[in-house]
Amino acid sequence: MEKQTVTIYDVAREAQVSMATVSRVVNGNTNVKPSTRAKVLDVIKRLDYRPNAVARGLASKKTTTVGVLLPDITNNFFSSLALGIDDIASMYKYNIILDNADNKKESQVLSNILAKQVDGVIYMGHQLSDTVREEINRTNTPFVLAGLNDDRYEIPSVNIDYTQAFYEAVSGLFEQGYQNIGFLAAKPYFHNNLDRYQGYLKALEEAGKEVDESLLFEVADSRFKNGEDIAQQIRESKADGIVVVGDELAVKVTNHMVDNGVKVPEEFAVVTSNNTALTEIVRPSLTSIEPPLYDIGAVSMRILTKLMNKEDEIENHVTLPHKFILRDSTKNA
Amino acid sequence: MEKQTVTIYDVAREAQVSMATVSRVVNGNTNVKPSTRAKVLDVIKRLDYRPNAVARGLASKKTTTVGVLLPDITNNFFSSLALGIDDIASMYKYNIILDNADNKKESQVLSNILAKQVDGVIYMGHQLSDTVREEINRTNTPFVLAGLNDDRYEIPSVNIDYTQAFYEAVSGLFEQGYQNIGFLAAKPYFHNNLDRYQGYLKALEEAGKEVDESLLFEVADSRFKNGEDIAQQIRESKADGIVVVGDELAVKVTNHMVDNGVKVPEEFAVVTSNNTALTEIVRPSLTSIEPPLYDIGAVSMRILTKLMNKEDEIENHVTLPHKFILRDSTKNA
DNA sequence: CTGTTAGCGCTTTCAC
DNA sequence: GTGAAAGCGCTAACAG
Repeated sequence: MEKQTVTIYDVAREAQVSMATVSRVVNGNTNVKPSTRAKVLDVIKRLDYRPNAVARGLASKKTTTVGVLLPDITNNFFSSLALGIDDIASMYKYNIILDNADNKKESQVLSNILAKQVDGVIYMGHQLSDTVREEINRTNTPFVLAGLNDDRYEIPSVNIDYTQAFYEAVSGLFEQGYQNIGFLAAKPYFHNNLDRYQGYLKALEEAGKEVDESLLFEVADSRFKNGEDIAQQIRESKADGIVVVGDELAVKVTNHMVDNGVKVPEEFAVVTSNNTALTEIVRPSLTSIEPPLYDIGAVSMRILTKLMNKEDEIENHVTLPHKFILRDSTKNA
Repeated sequence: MEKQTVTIYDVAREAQVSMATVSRVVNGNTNVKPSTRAKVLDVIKRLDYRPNAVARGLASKKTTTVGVLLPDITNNFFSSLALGIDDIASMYKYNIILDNADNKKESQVLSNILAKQVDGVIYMGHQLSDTVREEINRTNTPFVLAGLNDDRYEIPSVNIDYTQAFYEAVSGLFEQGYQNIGFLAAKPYFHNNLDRYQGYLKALEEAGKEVDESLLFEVADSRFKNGEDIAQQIRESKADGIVVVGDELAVKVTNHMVDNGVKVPEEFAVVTSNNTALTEIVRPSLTSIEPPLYDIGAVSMRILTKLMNKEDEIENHVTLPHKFILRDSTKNA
């Protein structure tokens, strides 16, 4: 028995109509007499006919498939975005080709996904490299960046105002009486994706403070496992509070403090940035910026659908509102 | 400018060979004179030719794409499996069509993914419904279940020995002196996916205890959010320890106990089942069964590649070894 | 409202 | 070692 035995031709023959008519019925074209439509539908069901999406894609030059690239599917930040993307995608009948691009050559992955003739792609990551930007500009396939800014303002993207959010976070800590607020992030947030860091700087400036290099903590990778050593550095620094890019990292720092007898929030404050479920799991629970993760994904996908349909008046750069959730890792006075 | 302007035909003309030769070069066929190969390769690079995977799929009846179905991408258990799947898939040059099947009609999703002509699919979930089993049996597309057992032993699957793992977990608690061990799980684990529960029963039997209905706690859904109310029920029951299917649930219970003054592990023990990162985040950290999540995904994908290649001697039902990680939520005496 | 006819871009015999 | 030609299963004009 062969895979995909029954084709549109079989249905046509069986229903005594042309392939074109079957195609019309399958595609919901209205110009079909109800009675013949019924006849065709009946045969389709009887033969268990399932249109071959590959053939359809070749003929129509549309695959109803979008590529989704992310660096780490096990990171809740990205998987939350992905959930929003997936929901909207399936609402619009698109499938998702998922690529966990971590450790692989991104341009290779991109090229591969474009070869699959996806109708569009959503890109997530900690930064936008030049090679990726070039690929994006070279192709006609629409792209949307989810949770990542294009500082040149060329590629459509959906984000919150990270600068403002971090400004608020740091200012808030100063108001609560903390004096030496550190900034902890993975490398890209110090070198390629600066909006969060700029919010930190802005708050310092407003508080009349100088940037203190010893309060800047950089890790290679935001994964949970890399947090332990940096946590110790932080504890041994003069910081009495920290804002962190990435909840896993923030959790690691918090646990390290508590495990070593540092009182949070009395002696040390932690503010994190993504409000994933982790923030409510740790004790003390973590005060956090709340970006609408699911919505960022959902809106990105929505914009992509518009781009793919070549609609006019597409809002290319969306900034979604964020909130700030006070929990037990700050004094909140 | 059109999407995908340059075709195999353009390359053929430019290199003054036939399409067939270009095809051979692209596909690494050895029967090509080195000099013409070089010439073709050169043109390919110059024209930036990228083979159209859709056309290729139609002609060859292979898409080098596999479907991956899971109920919740933000659940670390599933995303860990997915990571293993993705790694092996890309190692074998397969792409993944990801479908978060939660809340959608599964057979619909399945049908849709089969229409895309995937070469195989990996199915994850809390249970295997009859409709899904029927679809699987009806198609010729190979399936592998990852982290899910087929109790009829028909569909290939990769798992650990859940019965044994839970037996060990519960026995261990009895040995440590706990008396009334509860079992907490989402509904399917009481009705459709019984191997874990059977391990619990076996330990009870061996300890000469009767099943006590008041120690069986069932929730509709294993997501974190559903844990609070059940946690309270558990605290008010006579249980002095519990084994939990799902780390998010276990965390919720643990936090509830601690937040309400119950001492863990002195007065109450918790053992969880997936050893995701959460287990190390909570305080106290959680003793857990350790299924090799990444490997379950990886092995599933590996088996699927064999199935897709119609290899012989495929091990259809793999049981991977598990470990048991002692942490601070049990006495470990 | 329905049928005919070209392709979509590639793989794959089959010859030479 | 290379080319010609026939599809893969479907969509999309174009007729009628």
